[in-house]
Amino acid sequence: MPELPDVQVFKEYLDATSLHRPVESVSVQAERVLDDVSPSTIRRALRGRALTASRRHGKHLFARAGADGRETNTGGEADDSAPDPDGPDGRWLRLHFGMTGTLEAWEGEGEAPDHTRLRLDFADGGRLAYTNPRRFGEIGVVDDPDRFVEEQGLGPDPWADDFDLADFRSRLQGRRGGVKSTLMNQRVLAGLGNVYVDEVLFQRGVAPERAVPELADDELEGLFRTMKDVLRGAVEARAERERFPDDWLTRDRREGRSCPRCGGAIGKREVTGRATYVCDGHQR
DNA sequence: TTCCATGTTCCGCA
DNA sequence: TTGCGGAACATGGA
Repeated sequence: MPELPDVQVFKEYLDATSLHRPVESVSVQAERVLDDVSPSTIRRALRGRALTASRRHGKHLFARAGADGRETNTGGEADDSAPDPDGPDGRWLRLHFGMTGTLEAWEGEGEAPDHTRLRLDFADGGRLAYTNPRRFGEIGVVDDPDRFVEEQGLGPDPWADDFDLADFRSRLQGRRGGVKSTLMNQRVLAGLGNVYVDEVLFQRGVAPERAVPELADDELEGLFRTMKDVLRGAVEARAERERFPDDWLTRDRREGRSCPRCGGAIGKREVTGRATYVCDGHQR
């Protein structure tokens, strides 16, 4: 379920398992799952280097292929050094997880998981696999994540500490569409997907079809606060639904279930082409 | 067997 | 330019 919280968890997982370990070999078992780069470009960018830092923007995860294993991971959005693909900083591996992508690390001789599309074997015996059964994801290589974000026209990442209410308001300013489809639009905000946008609207009591221009100021502020809370709570729960609080929609996202907030019935309907779970008892 | 799914993109039409 | 419906992509699970 790779939306912003899931990818943030992948980032933390990559940081914990795979940084600063020299890459000995790279195997790419995918055509469709690649961006516009060849497997040899990916191998060349990674082999003989180490993943030295990671970043995330929206649903995209970037891992820098640095010259050695001792560079400090900068974490958030702060890394802005000039890109030099052949220099010590190297290029960045870019992973998009589509609907079913994930990361899996292991040690030693074990077999790679099913549907592995990219596998890194570290010189010290560590392994990292990017898996994706449905091949909707992308594996790419970029020189500069900031430039990639700009070229893709991605909106700001709402997880960032400096993404505030004023930013949220200005991103929604002038939007005429429904609130659900707008919040899911990666050019408006980068990171919310179908599951978490439903969660935010559910918790805040806002119906998904509501048009953005008719939302009152206090409703926008409420959505902003709830969005921040949902993202934080989901990451704290490692994006595992069964660890979510009992009164979250996503804990048991199922039609006909009784609403944990108001006792109404959870309904399911299509909103701008996406399956949408909603409680009409308290979402207005 | 049929339907559905967490994502993105492209086309056609307002 | 924006927004929406629909289709397409690929594959496993219910």
